[in-house]
Amino acid sequence: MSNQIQEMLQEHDLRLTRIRSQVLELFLSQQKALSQSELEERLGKVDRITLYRTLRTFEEKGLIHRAIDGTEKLKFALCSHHCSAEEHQDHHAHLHCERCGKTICAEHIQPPSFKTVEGFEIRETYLVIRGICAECMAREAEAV
Amino acid sequence: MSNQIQEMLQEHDLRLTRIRSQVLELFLSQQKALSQSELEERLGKVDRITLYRTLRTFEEKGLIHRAIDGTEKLKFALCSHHCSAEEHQDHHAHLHCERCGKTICAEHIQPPSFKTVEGFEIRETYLVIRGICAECMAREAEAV
DNA sequence: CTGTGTGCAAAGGGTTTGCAAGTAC
DNA sequence: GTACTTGCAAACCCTTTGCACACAG
Repeated sequence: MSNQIQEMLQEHDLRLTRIRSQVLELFLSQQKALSQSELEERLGKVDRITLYRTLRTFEEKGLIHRAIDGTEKLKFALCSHHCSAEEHQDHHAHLHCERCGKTICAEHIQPPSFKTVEGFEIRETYLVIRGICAECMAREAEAV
Repeated sequence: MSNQIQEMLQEHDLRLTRIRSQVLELFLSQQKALSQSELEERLGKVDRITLYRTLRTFEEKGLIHRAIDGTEKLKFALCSHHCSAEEHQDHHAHLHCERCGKTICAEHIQPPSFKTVEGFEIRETYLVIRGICAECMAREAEAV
């Protein structure tokens, strides 16, 4: 278990437990948004309920954020900057591949910002960019 | 039952049935995105299963589209232009109020368009604008 | 009359809650 | 030792599927 994981947990006032480090490790290695079911698959036999609670805790403490990708599945991605329990700073677009279903954060793409629209006082803006990822494009080109 | 509803159904090759006109009527009167559970509440006692199938059919035939608003709930909104079974034309932003939970279509706001990003071949772009609607703002101002 | 649509029953998932035992610090 | 975590059981949704009956055209 890496030092990085220990530090991440400490910084967010969380105890170091087996599940928590497993989950963080997976997020760090994958660099993409993961849903509950994807986590279950990849982690092997972990208690599903504990996983739900782990994800909720991580979200509350600012380690991960919800990655909206236009699918029904709720996915989470690692927070890259210094998000805290008080405020998330995940103002970036999400790229979703409609072939393989993966979702990644595009840190460098900011959603357009508005102050008011139709009487709405704007708080946040989400941008989801949907298409086909490079790997899937390559796979299809090959198949032809 | 209005003529408008009859026409809408006919145009999309759908038979006129009680549930279908009830659902359409509700969408027409509300002018906002509705989830399965909201529809159930407002329609009174309708068969839940039939409602699922009605919504799926409407989506397939191009009468309604999914309104992505960043919540876990799947919502649908009326298609305003001439969507068909072949292609949906709902390229507009969705406004979501985080107080009352309502979601409306902002037809005049287009998501930014990209061709390629990080190797992705872009197909569609979703824009969700989240904030507090005029009614909720007014209600809060009053309460103070 | 014919094919489509509806309604009920049952099954299948995913998610949450309560509580006792286990573990980090 | 104490408070936080975990793991199991059970309960609760929400959603889908199968099939017989009803109804629109």
